[in-house]
Amino acid sequence: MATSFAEENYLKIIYRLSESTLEDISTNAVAELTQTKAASVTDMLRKLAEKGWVNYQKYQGVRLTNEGEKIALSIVRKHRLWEVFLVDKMGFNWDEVHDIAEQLEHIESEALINKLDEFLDFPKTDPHGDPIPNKEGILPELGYLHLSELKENKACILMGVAKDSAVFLQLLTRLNLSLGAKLSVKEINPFDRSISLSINENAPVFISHEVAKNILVKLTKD
Amino acid sequence: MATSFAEENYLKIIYRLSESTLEDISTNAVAELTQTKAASVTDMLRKLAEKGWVNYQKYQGVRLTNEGEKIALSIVRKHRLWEVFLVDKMGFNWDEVHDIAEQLEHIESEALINKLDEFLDFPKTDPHGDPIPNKEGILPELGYLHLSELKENKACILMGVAKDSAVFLQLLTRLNLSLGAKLSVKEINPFDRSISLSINENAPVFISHEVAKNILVKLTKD
DNA sequence: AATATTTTTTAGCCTAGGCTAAAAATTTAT
DNA sequence: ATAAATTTTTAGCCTAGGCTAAAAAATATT
Repeated sequence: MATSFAEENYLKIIYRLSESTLEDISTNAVAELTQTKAASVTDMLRKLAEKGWVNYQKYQGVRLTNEGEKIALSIVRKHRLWEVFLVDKMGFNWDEVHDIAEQLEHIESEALINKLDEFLDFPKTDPHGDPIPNKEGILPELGYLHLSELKENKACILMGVAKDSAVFLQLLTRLNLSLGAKLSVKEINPFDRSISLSINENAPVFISHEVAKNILVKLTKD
Repeated sequence: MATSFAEENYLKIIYRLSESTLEDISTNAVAELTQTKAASVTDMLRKLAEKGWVNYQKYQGVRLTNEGEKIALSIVRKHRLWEVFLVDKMGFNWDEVHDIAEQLEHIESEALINKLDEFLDFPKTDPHGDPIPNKEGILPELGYLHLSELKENKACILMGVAKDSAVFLQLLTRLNLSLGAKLSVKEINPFDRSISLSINENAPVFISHEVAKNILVKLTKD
C-alpha cells in the first residue's frame, strides 16, 4: 500500500520515540515532534491503525506493528543514507543536513536508494553515528554507551550523538567534540552530575549531564 | 513567496509547453501534461495569476510572467542536474531517470543544488541533451537543429532529444542512436517524409518523420 | 474518596487540490 | 450567418490533513 508524505512522517516519529522507551507512545509526544496539535494526531493515529501500521487504542498510546516498523525503517534508511551523501559527497557539515534529509527521505525509488548505498560504500552509520538499516531493514548492532553512564577515569571514543538538532551539534563542534575524538572522564560533579572531560588529551573542559546523555561512546581498553 | 509541489508542477509544465510555441498555452494542453482535468487547471491558473506567476485571462490561455519563468527555470535546473547525477553517478540509463528526477526537482535547498552542480562539474546539458540553466537562470544557447529540418546528404552529430518519454528513448537505444552518434541523411521519402539514415557509417536504417522531429543535431563541416 | 489538573478525544470547521456535470464561450463547418 | 462541435469555465462536491473549542477520560493532589 502506498504511503503519503504525512503518513511516513508519523511512522518515522513514532519509531524514533520507540527507540528510547519500551512504553507506548503518547499522543502528545507525537504531536510535539510532528509540530501539529494533539487533535490532529488522534485523527492520524486512527487512520494508521486502520491501515495496520500501528496498534492504537483510545487513551492508551500507540506502538508500531511489524508492518509499520518496516515502513519506518525504510524511511530511516533513506534519511541516514542521504545524510551520508550530503556530508561525504556534497561537503555539508553535520549540523546542516537534517532538514534537507527530511525532504530527501520521501523520494520513492528502491533502485535509487540501493545504488546510493553502493555509491557511498555501504556505510554502517550516518554522520551523527546513528546506525543505517540495510536493504532488509536490519540495523547493525553498535552497542554504544551514553557518556553520562561512565564512571570517573574511564576513557572512550566518541562514536555518535543521540540528538541531531543544529544547536546541539554546533555546541559539540565548538568544544571540539567530533566523531572519533578520544575522551576521558576526569571528574563527575556530584551536585549536578556535570563532567570534567578531557578531549584528545587536552586540558579538561566542563560539560553538563544533559550534554553527556546525548553523546554515544565506546570504551577503550587502557 | 513559497511554492507548493503542485504549483511548481504547473509552472514547469507551462514552461515546457512555451518552449515549443510562441502562442498562449491552452487549458487543455496543461491538463494533459499535469494528468488532471481541465476544470482543475482553470482553478489553478486563477491562483497562479493571483500570485503574479502567470498572465491569464478566461478563455485566452496562459503565459508565464518573468517571475513565473524564474521559478520554472529553477525547477528545470534542479530536474536536469538531478538527471545528470542519476546517470553519471548512480549508473541509471537515460530512459530510467525522468520519474525520479520529477520527485527530486522539488527538494528545496539552494545550497544543495549549487553543490550538486559543482560535484557534477557544471554540466551544460542533461543526459538527453537538454540545456541546464545556471544559478542565475540563464540557459546556455546550444543552437541545435531538429533532424527533420535537414536536407538530403547532410551529415551531423546527435546532440539531444526533444522528448524524454521512456518508450521513445528505448527506441533510440535499439537503433543505436545515442548522444554523439554521427548521422548522415541519405534520402528523404517525399511521401511520408521518412528518412533513410546512416548511423556511425553503417548501412542506413529508416526512421519516421515523427522520430526525426524529436532528434536534435548539430551540422558537421564535411 | 473527592476534587483538580492534565491528557486525549470529539465535533465542527478550514484550505489545497482534486473531481463531475452543466453552462458558457469560442471555434469550425455548413 | 447559423448551427454544430469543441473548449473552457462555473458550480458544487470530495478527501487529506490540518485547526480550535468543548467534552470526556485518565492521572495527580488534597
